[in-house]
Amino acid sequence: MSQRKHAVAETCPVARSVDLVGDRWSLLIVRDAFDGTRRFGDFQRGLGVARSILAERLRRLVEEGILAVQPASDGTSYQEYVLTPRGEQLFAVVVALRQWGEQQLFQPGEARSQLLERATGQELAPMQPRGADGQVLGAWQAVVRKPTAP
Amino acid sequence: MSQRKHAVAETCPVARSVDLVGDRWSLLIVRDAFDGTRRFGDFQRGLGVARSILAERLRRLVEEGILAVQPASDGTSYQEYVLTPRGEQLFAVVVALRQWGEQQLFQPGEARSQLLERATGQELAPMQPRGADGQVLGAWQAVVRKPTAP
DNA sequence: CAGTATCCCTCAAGATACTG
DNA sequence: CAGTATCTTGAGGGATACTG
Repeated sequence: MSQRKHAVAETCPVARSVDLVGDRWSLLIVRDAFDGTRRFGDFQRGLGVARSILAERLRRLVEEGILAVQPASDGTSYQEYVLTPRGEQLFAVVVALRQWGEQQLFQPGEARSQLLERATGQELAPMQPRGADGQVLGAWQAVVRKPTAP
Repeated sequence: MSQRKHAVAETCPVARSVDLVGDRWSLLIVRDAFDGTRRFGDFQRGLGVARSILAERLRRLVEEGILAVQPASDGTSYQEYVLTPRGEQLFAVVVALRQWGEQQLFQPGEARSQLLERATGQELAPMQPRGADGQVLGAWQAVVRKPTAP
């Protein structure tokens, strides 16, 4: 997905975005990153994606400046993947997808992942996206509103 | 994309959304639909997608309740593809992708498609999404804000 | 013009085994 | 544990010809 470019991507920002994160896994990786996931194995288990695919996706997300690599916060010599500012800006996209999925693709009583439980109507329960330092970035809210006046 | 399901899609609304519209073309078709495109040939020329692919995507988007088929508004006996309410709710997703693309993937002076010219900073110029009847749906605005208080 | 029917081909995705 | 290396598969995608 992210390799072969749309012709329209020259001028259309939506197409250009889709070229970068419009594949099966990238946005789910980003979603988990917002959720605090940082390590290879946690992404892998959380998503159920093949290791080779995950490795390639992570590499590309780093290339694109969406994730960055850090030394592990615990003692180990491994790496951690954290959102860059550019990656953090994808929060709006993830929230919009989540909101749409919640409203349109779930039955009222149907089970959904915990983080979404508090969502009600158009107003969305704030997530707690975390920055590279592990700090909560702030209580973002994504609001899509339709003003009264047409 | 839309056929093979993520395992996580059982409970994660983001994954479920990605399963439906997370392929290379669906969101671009929806984007064009917001723009007023309704006819097969116009989608085809606008996107540069293969006819067979476009036909399949349109069919699936109709199946999923994102687009609906209408008799052509001019005299002809052909069909038109218009957004359903469910499809219209995808506006937030398209806007978020557009906003991210604009801010992160374009150089300051770089050319981008006309509809986006007025976008400034976090505040986004309203698009004019049109409903099935051709009426402008209203001056939607998508705002992503970061409140002052963490 | 609006699709459908074929054919072909690439590459994303998965499984598995291997290494530091 | 955190990846890399390899192999295989199949579906997504493109081109083109055909039809009402």
